[in-house]
Amino acid sequence: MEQKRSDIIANQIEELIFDGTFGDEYRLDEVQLADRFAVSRTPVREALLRLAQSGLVEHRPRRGVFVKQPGPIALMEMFEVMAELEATAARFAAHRITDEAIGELKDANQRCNTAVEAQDTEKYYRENEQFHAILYRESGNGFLEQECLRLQRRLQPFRRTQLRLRGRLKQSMKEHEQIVLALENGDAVQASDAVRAHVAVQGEKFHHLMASLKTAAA
Amino acid sequence: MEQKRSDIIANQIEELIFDGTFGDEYRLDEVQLADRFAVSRTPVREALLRLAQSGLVEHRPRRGVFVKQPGPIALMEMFEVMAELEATAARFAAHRITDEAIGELKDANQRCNTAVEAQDTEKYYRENEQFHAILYRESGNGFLEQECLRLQRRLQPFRRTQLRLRGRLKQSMKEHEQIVLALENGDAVQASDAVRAHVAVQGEKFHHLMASLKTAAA
DNA sequence: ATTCGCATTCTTGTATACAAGGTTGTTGAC
DNA sequence: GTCAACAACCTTGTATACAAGAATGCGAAT
Repeated sequence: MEQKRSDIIANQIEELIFDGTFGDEYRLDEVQLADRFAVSRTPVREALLRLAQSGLVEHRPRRGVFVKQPGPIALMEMFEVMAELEATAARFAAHRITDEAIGELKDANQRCNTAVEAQDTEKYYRENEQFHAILYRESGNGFLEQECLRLQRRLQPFRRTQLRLRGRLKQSMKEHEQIVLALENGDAVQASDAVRAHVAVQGEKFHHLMASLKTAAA
Repeated sequence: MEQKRSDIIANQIEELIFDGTFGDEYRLDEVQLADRFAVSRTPVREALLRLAQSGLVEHRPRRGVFVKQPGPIALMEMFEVMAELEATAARFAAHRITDEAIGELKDANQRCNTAVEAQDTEKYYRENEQFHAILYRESGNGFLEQECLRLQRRLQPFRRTQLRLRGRLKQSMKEHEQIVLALENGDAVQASDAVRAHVAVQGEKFHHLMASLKTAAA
């Protein structure tokens, strides 16, 4: 067995929360989930514990665990922190990055570009993630890298939504190129600022998107 | 019951790891721990899962869980990230902080001072933590606050060691005052820089301490 | 004597049984 | 008709039983 069943289950439940099958405040019933995944309550409980730790669900003692979708404020806060973490990674990377890694970034960017032209948002999304992952790695700080990846994963579904906005992809590509340029020049301040803006704008776009949905619904 | 037994056990095990009872690479036997805490394996397993999530122990499938003390490099990396997170909190706080909170910081500082003069390192330690906690809160970003508290908690035992260095306490106090001053002036850059330096120096001091211990042992 | 193979044993991972607290619905009194 | 108290049920939390993989030790063969 490559991994425990509870890990697999945790990922599956995560997916179900992300895609909206389990909405906000939905109570995750242990026996129901155990039934769904054809296992006993034990691995389900372990999975739920993991999700509670990562903040995706809330654990109310003797009551159960409930889906805790972040509200617009929490989301903005998370994007704000993400922007700062990535900006830090970029600042560190500006001093430490190798020519080879610059090449990797350019390659990833290239793949992003082809995805944009093929209108393959799914592919763009993956390659975009890859681009950022390289940046984290090149910060030269393994702990920072892990923290960035963790938060990236957490924000994944919301970033996804936001990318569908018209014209955002092309703009995003330009920003990537600016980031690479700053890194190439070893300009820590510019790299940092470019990355911060690039990430922060996603939070803002998301916010606008939410607001427009809200007014449309009202 | 105010909290689950697994939570209590997790904290106890954490404590035992922090105070060195369980050294690096020590295997945490489930039945042994269950015996020690007079419970069944179930809550112990849940506690170990939590510790694995927080990175304090490593979980090797079908092998067991092992204490994973961070090495000097990992520790430096963590302090580096902590410095950046706190610097960010300070930058945000410089714009958002209230007069009342400034007063709270000054009070906390005052209590630190009395602790220093009473040579009560334990008290100094607690009050120092409080000072930083106020800073996190005043960032106005709840998510950032939580992340800071999490990392603060993780680095707690190492910070503690470092504070014992001669003259560090007085120096640390001066830095606190500079931080408050910068915040009072609403100077985001200076507040941010002061906090970054204040935290980063802890990592460096710790590094020196480790190095001296190493050469002494050799 | 050393090493390979097999079997025993020990530990983790999962399922089930039991305990304890929480929820809900019904019944009776006002 | 409404509200409160009680009881039955349901869910979580914990303990124990069972299954399966990994470590270990013994023995045989080279």
